[in-house]
Amino acid sequence: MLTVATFNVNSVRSRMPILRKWLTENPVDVLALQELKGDESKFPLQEFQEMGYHGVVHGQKAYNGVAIVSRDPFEDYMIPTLPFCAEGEARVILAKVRGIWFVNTYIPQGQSVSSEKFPYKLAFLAGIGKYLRDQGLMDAQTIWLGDLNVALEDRDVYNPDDLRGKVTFHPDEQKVLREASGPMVDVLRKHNGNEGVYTFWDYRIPNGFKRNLGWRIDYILATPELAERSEDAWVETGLRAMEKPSDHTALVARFDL
DNA sequence: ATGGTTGTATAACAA
Repeated sequence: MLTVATFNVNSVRSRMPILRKWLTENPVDVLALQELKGDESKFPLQEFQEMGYHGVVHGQKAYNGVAIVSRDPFEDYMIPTLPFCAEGEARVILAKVRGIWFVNTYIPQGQSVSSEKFPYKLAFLAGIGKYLRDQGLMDAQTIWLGDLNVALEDRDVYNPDDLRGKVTFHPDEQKVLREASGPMVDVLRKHNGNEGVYTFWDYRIPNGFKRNLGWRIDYILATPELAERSEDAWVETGLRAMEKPSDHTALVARFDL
């Protein structure tokens, strides 16, 4: 059994009460975290160690920041230098656990379609796809997971007709993510095709979570052979209902490995 | 309604 999760925490330090409760009651084997909002020195590694986790961190002061924590020791890890990633932005970390490479990404949000950050986002997604191919990771046991900041289909947003063509729900982003992920399988959608299944609810929409006005923009993507071994996948909706929640919640997948 | 809230860091940004 291998349980894998991804969670955009929107500050790891302010999310530790939720992480402690969740991981104590429902431990996962490998957890990818995004938006740490702090450099390595601010990452609560000791608290994770006390819960039985190893950790690798790529931090940044105030913004971005990604980490992977694992109950099994890491066989390897990597913080790659990527030509398509702006200098100083901590958005990608890889770690190898039980023979599987986990590629944890925090894809740029893009701000708006007219912003210069939008083509940066498209190039970033395409760049990750090229990187996975160039490194041979598409032909290996690989899980690409994280906050991809793209909703792919109408069922992935609360109001597709209003949101279509806007950032995170634009056909150009959907196309480039589909091309970048290529043969990989969206493990949540393998097990749950329902509408109204989201991983992000904007703080700024009044009662957005209670009204389930959300987006499904966090993913666990697995190479086909691995995806065949996935038994279930689900959204940990309860974490979004707790005190001081992140605007995202965790996505989890269980593999028969 | 181009609003709203949250986090970092302590004034604006980013999301």
